[in-house]
Amino acid sequence: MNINQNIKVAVDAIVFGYSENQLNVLLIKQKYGVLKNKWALVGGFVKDNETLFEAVNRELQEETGITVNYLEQLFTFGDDIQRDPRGRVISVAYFALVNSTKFNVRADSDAEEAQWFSIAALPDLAFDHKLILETALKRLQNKLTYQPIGFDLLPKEFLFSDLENLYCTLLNKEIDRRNFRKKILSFGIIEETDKFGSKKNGRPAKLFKFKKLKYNKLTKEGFVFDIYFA
Amino acid sequence: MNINQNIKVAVDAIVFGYSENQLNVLLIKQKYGVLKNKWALVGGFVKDNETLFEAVNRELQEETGITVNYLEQLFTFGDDIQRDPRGRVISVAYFALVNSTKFNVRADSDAEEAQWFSIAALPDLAFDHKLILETALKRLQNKLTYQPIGFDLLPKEFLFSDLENLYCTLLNKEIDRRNFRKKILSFGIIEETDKFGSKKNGRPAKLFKFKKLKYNKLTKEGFVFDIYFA
DNA sequence: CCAAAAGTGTTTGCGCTACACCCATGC
DNA sequence: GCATGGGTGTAGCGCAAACACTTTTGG
Repeated sequence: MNINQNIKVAVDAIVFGYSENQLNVLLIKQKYGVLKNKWALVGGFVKDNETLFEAVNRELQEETGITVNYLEQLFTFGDDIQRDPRGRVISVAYFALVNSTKFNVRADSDAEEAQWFSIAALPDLAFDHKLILETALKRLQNKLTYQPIGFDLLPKEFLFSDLENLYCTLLNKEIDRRNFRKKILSFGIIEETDKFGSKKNGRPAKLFKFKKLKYNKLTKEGFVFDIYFA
Repeated sequence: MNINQNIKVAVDAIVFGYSENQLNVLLIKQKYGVLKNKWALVGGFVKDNETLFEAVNRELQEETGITVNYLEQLFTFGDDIQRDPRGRVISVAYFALVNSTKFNVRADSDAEEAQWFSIAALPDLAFDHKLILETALKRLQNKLTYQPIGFDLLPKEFLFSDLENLYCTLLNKEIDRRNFRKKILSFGIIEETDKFGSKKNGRPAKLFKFKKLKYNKLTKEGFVFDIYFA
């Protein structure tokens, strides 16, 4: 191909986790280069013979060893020509969800340091990663209301109160417990188990499961997941 | 930058227009290369010193001379390594809307042939442009229901019946005229003019205008545009 | 017995849905 | 005067919103 172009293509992943009523993001400490010791999203350059999707998965694997529950393309950042001080780089950003309670960050092959940060207390970020993160957060908030992705931030079996808190926390809203429960249960996409989880205090609560297959089936029949708010 | 990467970055635009109750797409006939004489989306390679956004606008200008009413990034296609027979190319696709009635396609500088096609009668498309087009169409259909982008497909002043037909046609739904009108008017984002447009037959109909500024203001105050269907 | 969280029903009001008749114009 | 599309009002019903007390457990 006789096109003369000197633009590099990278992928970045915004990995969200949720624990103790806090939304967290996974960041990596840069070990080399101008931005050494700054924190950045998981990511790196795409190889010539891998798809974008393979590239993100590889980076996630190499840099953190994590397995994500949900992954989708978010946006491609290429409108700031100088977003990377090393040269012209565009970044295809992906948006990932993890049940982070089961996940221990590992310092891996590339031996960078990976760490969870509460989005309430973020460090300075390298490149335009703050912008990317804000974009991802908006997407998360929107998507929560029309797709059942909240479940991907919770353990397989979860308490209703945790689901409720997740929605309250991420959307900054107060929700009526009774109406919320009624609404979610009316969808018929979660199932009561016979197990109980426990908080420190109070009456023990049933554990619930998200029925993904049922959800997929209903979706094909025209069902639309949707949570409104007062 | 000592990264060895041989991936080219292109942009493509899916330009939708609407006339005579038909959704149309703007395509370009390829003049050179393996895909000579095949039809393709407007697009081309990004230059080193221009943003992605500038690149799409430049290509739109160069290849068609068109001015679009709406332009947003759609998706980045890079999961088929062989989507371009000339080598590894990823394409950042954009989604554009035009009031096509006022627009006459011009064969321009690059002297390729530009032409509107009804999406009901598309020719074979080059590359993975069929996939891109389908993605764009879904986005259009979704977005119509929660953002007032239908107006960007109509003239500045339009008939209510045209707006209604646009929704019916693009969403393949039947809509009750009275309820549709009531709903739209209740938003307070369109304005009656004192002019009349005319179809061939029947009683003349008032022309309406979309009040974009009012919409923006309302949006800041929490208003959400939303059209449901039976 | 007290504190803490879980679990549960009913009433009210708003908004979507369904539905049919008259009006203005051109020919 | 007839054909064609434009313009309008209402009644019922379903669903979301608002709202408070009882239950179970641990200490």
